[in-house]
Amino acid sequence: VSNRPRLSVATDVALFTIRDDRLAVLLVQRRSPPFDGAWALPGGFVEEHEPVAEAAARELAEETGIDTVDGHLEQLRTYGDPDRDPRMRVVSVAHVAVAAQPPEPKAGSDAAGARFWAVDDIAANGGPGLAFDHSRILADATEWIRSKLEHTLMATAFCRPPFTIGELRRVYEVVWGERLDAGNFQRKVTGTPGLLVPTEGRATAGAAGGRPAQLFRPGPRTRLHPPILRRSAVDIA
Amino acid sequence: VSNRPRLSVATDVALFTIRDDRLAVLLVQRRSPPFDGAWALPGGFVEEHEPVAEAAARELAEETGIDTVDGHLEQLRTYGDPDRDPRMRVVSVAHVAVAAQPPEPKAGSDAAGARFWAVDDIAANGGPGLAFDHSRILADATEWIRSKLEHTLMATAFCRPPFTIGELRRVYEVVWGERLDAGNFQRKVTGTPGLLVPTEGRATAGAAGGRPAQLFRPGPRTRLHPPILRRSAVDIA
DNA sequence: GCAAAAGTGTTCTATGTACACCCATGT
DNA sequence: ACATGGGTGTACATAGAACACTTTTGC
Repeated sequence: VSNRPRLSVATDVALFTIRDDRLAVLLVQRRSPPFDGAWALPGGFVEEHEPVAEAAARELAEETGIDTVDGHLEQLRTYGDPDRDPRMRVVSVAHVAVAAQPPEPKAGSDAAGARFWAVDDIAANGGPGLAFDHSRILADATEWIRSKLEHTLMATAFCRPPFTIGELRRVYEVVWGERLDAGNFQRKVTGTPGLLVPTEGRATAGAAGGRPAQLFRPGPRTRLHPPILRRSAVDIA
Repeated sequence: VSNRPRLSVATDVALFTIRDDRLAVLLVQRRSPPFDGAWALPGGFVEEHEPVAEAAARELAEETGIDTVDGHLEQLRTYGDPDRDPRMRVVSVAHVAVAAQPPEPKAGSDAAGARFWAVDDIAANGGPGLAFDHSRILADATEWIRSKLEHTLMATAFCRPPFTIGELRRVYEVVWGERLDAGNFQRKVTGTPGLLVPTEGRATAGAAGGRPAQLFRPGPRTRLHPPILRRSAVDIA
């Protein structure tokens, strides 16, 4: 029980939200080598007696000032390539989190900055290259959240309750980058009982007018049967 | 970079195969505390400079004598509860593997035994209780493999090529525990090109006769569009 | 001939999509 | 009045399930 190899275990978190009608992820700017000045997913080392998910939430709060108490935090997968950190062996358990309307991030003492980046801008020309293998992690996390919307109502995590079905539909449209038929979407999410529970009152109409919508909160069920499939996923067939 | 907490990182492997028309998983019997005499998933500690997946394959071979060179080995998820091992903090990266027709397992020096157990018998009365949190891991692994068959042709990993479509269908029926319509299944897996490539020759008819079937090998594509859904999954709707 | 498995054809039903249409509000 | 988003109704196309039916083998 004594001479077992002992490795560093870390967590990285991809915290998604929607900013200016675009899917965005929270990044921190490093201010020490390696990758000094580069942007990276927030994260850090797991303490000796700390649950892994708790470490993810703690590091997120320390480095960006954003709490995930209300948001979802789920494990994505573990990245264990021996060379992924040039300094030493670090096995990282990556997580995905979602926040509805997070406050402005504040860079912690270790970081030179912290801000949300539109996911599409990160890989694009002029976007920041990410440190370590975080480009890979972010790509996996993005595909994960897109796919998750197909089978669950996790989209509600992007909305502060109470919310309207129109707001929920806009989450899908932003995350997937495609338009959905409003009427059909309405039926799909209201069809299975327990997904959404109606709330007293109605939303006020937008600046452009329109009929005030029914307000909802997330219900006890989250699984979508049948799933709502992306066009892009269907097209592969 | 120096005083980072260092934890033990382990892997556990759920190696599935089909024995006697039942879904079976490979277990080893412990012969030292804790859980002395109990059955557990094969696994062990990740070495300092070793990729995680490699550690899983190595430990599997050391403890059971079964190589996974031909079979699939994929990461499932990571279990990091601080109390999951009573001795010390161990974070375990669980994997799922599939073997077509593995040789008889041979218990390694650390183990009192190694054998395949029908998955249904493990949780049942008279079945062995599993050590650590391996019941949970096995439950997750079982659901994972069942769900994987819906969206991919991973079922081919249970068959030694060349195989017939009937053999492939029997994999689905055993893993899911439900009957599938032979004709519809045939069309589903042959409908998308690239999933299965026909091979020279035909299978010999079984003892009970029957028309000899076309032989196939796994093709370059593995994704099923549209998916083949279980009844049990549909029923939840 | 009979049983059994492979493979094809066909019908029926369910479900998703597209789109028309009314409702309720702001300007 | 008109634009805008909410919500409902409906017709059409399509995909999957159920099942009949032919083919090819062993006994």
